[in-house]
Amino acid sequence: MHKQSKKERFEEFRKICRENGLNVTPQRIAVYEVLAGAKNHPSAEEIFRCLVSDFPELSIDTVYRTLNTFAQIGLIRIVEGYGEARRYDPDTQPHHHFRCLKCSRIVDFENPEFSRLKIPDVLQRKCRITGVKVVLEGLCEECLNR
Amino acid sequence: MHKQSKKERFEEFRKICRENGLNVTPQRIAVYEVLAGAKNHPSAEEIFRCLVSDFPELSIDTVYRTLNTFAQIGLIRIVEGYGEARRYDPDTQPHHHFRCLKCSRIVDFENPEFSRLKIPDVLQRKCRITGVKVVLEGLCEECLNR
DNA sequence: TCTTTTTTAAGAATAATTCTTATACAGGAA
DNA sequence: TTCCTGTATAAGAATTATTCTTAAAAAAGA
Repeated sequence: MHKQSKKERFEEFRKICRENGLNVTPQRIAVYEVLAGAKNHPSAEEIFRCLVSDFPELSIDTVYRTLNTFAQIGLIRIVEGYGEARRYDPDTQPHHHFRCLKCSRIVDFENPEFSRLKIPDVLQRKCRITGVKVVLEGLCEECLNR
Repeated sequence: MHKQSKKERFEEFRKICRENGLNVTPQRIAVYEVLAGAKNHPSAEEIFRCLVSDFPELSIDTVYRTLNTFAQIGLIRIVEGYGEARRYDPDTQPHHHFRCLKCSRIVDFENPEFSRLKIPDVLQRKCRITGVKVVLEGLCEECLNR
């Protein structure tokens, strides 16, 4: 993400809300500011906890609703966890996933190029990497034909 | 995953359980068989529903427990959803994620090679791909030093 | 200002997952 | 086989994450 001042970010935020027909409310500003300033991909609960002292009457539902709205207009993204029910894969060999954002279907695929990726040195040195996969997101064939 | 007969798969399963000090119970066999035969990365609930008619006294907790155990010994994998609370990312630019399997920390990183990946034609033709990311899994620096 | 539409808070409702506890079963030893 | 010990299970309560319902509040438009 490229550096912006707080003010620039706010103007950008305001503009995107307007373009999408969303009112610019104090709650929306606050939620966005916390997320934009966070370093750790917070959950709705964590964002809520950051805000509740300044905003005692804020409800957790508003945080969820706001974040869902932001994700729908592309202002933020949901991390690849998606918060849905956990799902399992019997295939422990290296392979890759396409995930439909609408119906949540996951399609496995193999791809030699993807399986040859070299892990960046910085990470290699600091962490123990046990898995590498490419995750594609989008709309699947079925959801497109509707 | 390479093709195996049901019998071979069962022997392999038995062997892996033994090596990990796990009893081979009818419930474990059944859960593994359903997952291994499934095409769609099912949730615990879906696996449970497949089994409940043959196994009326099976409890959903057993399915969860069994799958968690299998994932811990590396017999199966959890799809990149992980089933934890949903988390959000203010960075909408293409970038990649390292995820710690122990503490769930996510570290963003950029990498020109990863950002240049070419989407396979088959998928490109059938689906609308809106995002591409590389997801690394493993143990982070902090969790390693413990 | 008045009206209409959007947004919110509150708390109930639902869904996903784990915990507690008493019982049942698997595997090894006799 | 039978018995013993530790492991695994069912049942249901408990917890956590998320969404829904509804009435009130705030914003935008006239």
